[in-house]
Amino acid sequence: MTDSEYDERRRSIGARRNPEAQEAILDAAEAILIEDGAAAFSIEAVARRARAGKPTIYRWWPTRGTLLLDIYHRQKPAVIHADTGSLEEDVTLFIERLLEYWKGGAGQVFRVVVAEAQRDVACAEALRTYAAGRRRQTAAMFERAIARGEISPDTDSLLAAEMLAALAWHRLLTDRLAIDRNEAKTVARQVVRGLKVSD
Amino acid sequence: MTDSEYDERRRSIGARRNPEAQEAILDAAEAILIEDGAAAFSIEAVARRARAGKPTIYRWWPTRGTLLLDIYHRQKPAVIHADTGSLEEDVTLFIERLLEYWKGGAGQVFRVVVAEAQRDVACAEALRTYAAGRRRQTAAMFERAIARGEISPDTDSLLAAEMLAALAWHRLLTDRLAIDRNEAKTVARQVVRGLKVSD
DNA sequence: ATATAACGAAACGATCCGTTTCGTTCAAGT
DNA sequence: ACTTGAACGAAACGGATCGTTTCGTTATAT
Repeated sequence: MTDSEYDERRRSIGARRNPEAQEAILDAAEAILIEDGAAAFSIEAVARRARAGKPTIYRWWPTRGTLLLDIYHRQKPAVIHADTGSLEEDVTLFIERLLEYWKGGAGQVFRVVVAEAQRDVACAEALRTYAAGRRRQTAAMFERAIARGEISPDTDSLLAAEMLAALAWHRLLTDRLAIDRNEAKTVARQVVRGLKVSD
Repeated sequence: MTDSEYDERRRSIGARRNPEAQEAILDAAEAILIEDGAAAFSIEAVARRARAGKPTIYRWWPTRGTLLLDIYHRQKPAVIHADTGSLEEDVTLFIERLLEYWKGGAGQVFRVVVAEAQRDVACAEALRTYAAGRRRQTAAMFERAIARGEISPDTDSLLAAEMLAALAWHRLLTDRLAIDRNEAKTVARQVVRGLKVSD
């Protein structure tokens, strides 16, 4: 839930009091996911840990998916995208930083979001929208390289960005987040060389 | 469950009668997944539809994950890997065929397997092993291209194979299996060009 | 001070979990 | 052909979670 959505919902319900209950719930939900794992995540467990009532949770998050997405959004996003002037270096850093970021709690949360999206269409739609936004950010990396004349101007930057993200998802979902700099460099070299102006 | 594992389990239990009950359960489970979706998939629902007792199901599949993997394994695997003599064409066909294959039931099942693997470590391990095997098959495509001198001999063929599979997973998990030949070709061109011998 | 509405707590019927019990039904061994 | 044994279907078990409803309580806005 974004800030504006939050305010809008708060207004529409006419919530007068909502001080830190919201945050306590998110704190509890996040802690359960990270400490006890996805299998232990239930609305009842969250309510117990947050000392909140279930109706309060359901008032603000109608489905599991919305709560999970809120937890993920609340994670402090790491600085993922670099702008070093070299696409190959940018891509290397992107892969390294994303996997590193996912090692710390956020990955655990995101895994569950992806899993939930496979059985909740609303969650799937929200995830698709979120992923598309991130893809545009990553694509900007390639756009800059095009502007620099580093790669071919007819590059499908969104597709290139998706291939990077897809690799990261695949590592996350198969629990293989560890990556050394050499492997990240290999990925970057291979992807970037495929886009170079060929003449 | 593989055939040998099946026989082994059958022997170890001393099953005398087990004719088509097994298949009826798998049929029912598959039908529920495909017709009613992942949210409707429960052992009770499978037992009801198969007119089987829950203990029978639990006897053969101790966890949801093992049952789900059996269902996926039972799907007739499409002919995915081609050997046209051109790596770019092989890769194009691989992407096209895999996404096409996943459109028909198998994808729905595989999505649930991946989701289940996020909360069941045994299922995760089985999926990792299965995926690694498929990856080796796909890597053979690149090995052939190396043998033909089509791409650089120091190519990391397993990594290249994983990037293709990762893209397919990403499409599957975000419910975007539709792909036209042009897009598949773009993927193939980009990947293959990145591996070409550079001189 | 009073009205208002979110809140926590508890209980609801429902579903599913994984297991246990029990009578039945086949297929093997004698 | 008869007996034995084991898998089977059906039913019920206690437990957990679902999403909802009810009911005092509590804090805030007027």
